Amino acid sequence: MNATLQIVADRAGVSKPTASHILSPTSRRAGLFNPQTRERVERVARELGYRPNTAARAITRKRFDTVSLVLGNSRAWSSLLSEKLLEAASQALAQHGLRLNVAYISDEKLTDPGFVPKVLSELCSDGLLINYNAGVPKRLEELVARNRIPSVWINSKHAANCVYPDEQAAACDATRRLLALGHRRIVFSLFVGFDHFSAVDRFAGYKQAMTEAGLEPRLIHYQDVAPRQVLPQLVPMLTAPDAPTAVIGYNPEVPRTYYHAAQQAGLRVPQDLSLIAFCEEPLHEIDITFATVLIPEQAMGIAAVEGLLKLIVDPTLKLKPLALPVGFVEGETMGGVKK
Amino acid sequence: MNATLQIVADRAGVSKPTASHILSPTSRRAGLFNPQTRERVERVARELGYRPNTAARAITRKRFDTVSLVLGNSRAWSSLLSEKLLEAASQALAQHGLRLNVAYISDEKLTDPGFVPKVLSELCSDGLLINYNAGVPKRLEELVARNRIPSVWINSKHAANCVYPDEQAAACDATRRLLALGHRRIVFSLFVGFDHFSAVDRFAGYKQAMTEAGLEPRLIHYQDVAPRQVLPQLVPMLTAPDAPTAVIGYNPEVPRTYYHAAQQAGLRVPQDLSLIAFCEEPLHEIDITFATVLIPEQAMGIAAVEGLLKLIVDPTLKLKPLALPVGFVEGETMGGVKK
DNA sequence: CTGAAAGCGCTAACAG
DNA sequence: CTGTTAGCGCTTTCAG
Repeated sequence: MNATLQIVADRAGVSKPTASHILSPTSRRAGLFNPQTRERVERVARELGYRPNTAARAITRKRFDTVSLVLGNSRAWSSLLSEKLLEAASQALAQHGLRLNVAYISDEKLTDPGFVPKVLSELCSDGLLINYNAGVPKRLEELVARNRIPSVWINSKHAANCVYPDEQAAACDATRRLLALGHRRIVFSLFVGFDHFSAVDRFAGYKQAMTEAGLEPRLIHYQDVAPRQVLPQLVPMLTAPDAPTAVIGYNPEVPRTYYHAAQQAGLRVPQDLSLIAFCEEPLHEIDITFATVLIPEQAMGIAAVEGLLKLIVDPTLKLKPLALPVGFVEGETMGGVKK
Repeated sequence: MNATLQIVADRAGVSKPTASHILSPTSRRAGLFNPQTRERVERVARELGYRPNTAARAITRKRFDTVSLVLGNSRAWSSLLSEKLLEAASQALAQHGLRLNVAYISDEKLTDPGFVPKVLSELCSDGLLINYNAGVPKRLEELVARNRIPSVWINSKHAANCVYPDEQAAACDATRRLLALGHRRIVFSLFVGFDHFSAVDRFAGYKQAMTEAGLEPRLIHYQDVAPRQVLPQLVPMLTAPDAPTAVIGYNPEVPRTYYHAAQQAGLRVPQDLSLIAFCEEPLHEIDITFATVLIPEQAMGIAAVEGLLKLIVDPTLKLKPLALPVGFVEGETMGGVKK
């Protein structure tokens, strides 16, 4: 059996509350008390290997000191949990003495109107970080709203209490960089659907910059086709008279595929073709590092936690949607356009 | 304020214990009680949006229904947390009504002999899944042993209570497959150190199969050199008279690099060079899928949870180290050797 | 089959 | 500065 506060208090010859106050760093009375008493209690606690019971603490303090990270289990999107985000969120919470627990919700079950995921049907955390990247089920939104638990949506857009990268500004900025280098035939390309807001926003940012420059936006879109199937179609396209001189790829596999296609077409990167990627870290192949728009997974985790902590203090708050600034690295795939 | 069991009981005209038994699926008396009482209680609970307080439950049941996944924060290795493993562990636990919380431990702090990570200094979970892949700090082992909390080590070898892929058997099997195809000049290659047991074991398995076949093992080892730097050295090597006809790569970047090198050397894969990768899913480049030894991250998560659940029931158990069988997919990089 | 009583380990409020 | 008292919400004996 584990030493309880009672035992520590008895052995140290003080009362339970005294021991509690001395051993709880969060207590308002921390720093008070006679140094001798203090030291005695601490010594006894150490000797007995006293470990505070977080459940007992939770019940009296009326908070769990825990936040749940809510995730979907759908194969297609679950991989969108970045470990950087997980770690950043976990550590940001730890700094405030909170723990992080992860709760996967089965997408199939969620369609059943009678089903309520455990993380919502039980009282077990003070707030939710919801990482449903694409296709947030309407039902989940309802459930969360009804539950009234402080929640921050990560990487998806809502009326309030959400955090996401400023995809549009990022894409606009990337496009402008290409324009500044003299590019005119700049293309935006993706091989998946426009399911996620990031696809919509990246394209919008690109369009905005193009329009500002008086140029026609151009989209090369293959819906859910494997890069390998796309490849042979890209090669002739890249050697056509009106071939793009620069490509902004929605996700890592797009610029990778264009890079391969360029090689097959006998084009040099970046001399003949510039490429820009979106990725959480500088994207690279064995022999080249891509110009990359850096999705701030870490910053997103931290910002989400900061917002959530505010909401936990005051659940009536409505946090303004937070669009995070996005980084950029030049890499080796940005070149000036030839006359 | 949230509805408590008391309130539900009052409103349903029953006592607290009755309501408790009816609403706790884990209660021994579940399934008993007058159907009318039962239904009334359940209806009231639903109407009031009753949610059991897991902390209160934890305190009386003397278990937290929570398991902590312990991770290191060192940049080099933290990425070794596979999301598959996380999800598998989380869902396996959920099936038994347990939650998963993640606890990152700062490597730097861990060297301080006075420091005890919170997950160990507080009572907050029933068991630990420890995912320190490489260089498990001795101090962590001590702390865990002293703490006496049920723990399973994931992806590292210990005297007991650990789960890891059977790397040696996997590498041996992969080598035999190449031998069966007629290969003789088979090489094992890695670009990092032998820090992790998987490097040692994969090499050992390879050596075993080679020795069995009466062949000399051959290691191509670049310690902590970027693939890009290795590339130019590989090209002449692959065209030398005694060039390998097959390469087993320690981790994904190795076969990728050899594939590039082969292309630069004008060799065809798999006709001139066969490649085998180790990866948690079939490894592929844009234009090719590699023969891959599949690290069973998911199975490992599930097995770890199964073991841990046993330890939670009986903490005195010493589970035999569990080496998990490893899968294999042929891909497009396995070819017979030419005469 | 149901309820009364006790208590899990801790903290907050108040009194000394 | 320290101790007394009272409970948090739930489950578990144990009587009825």
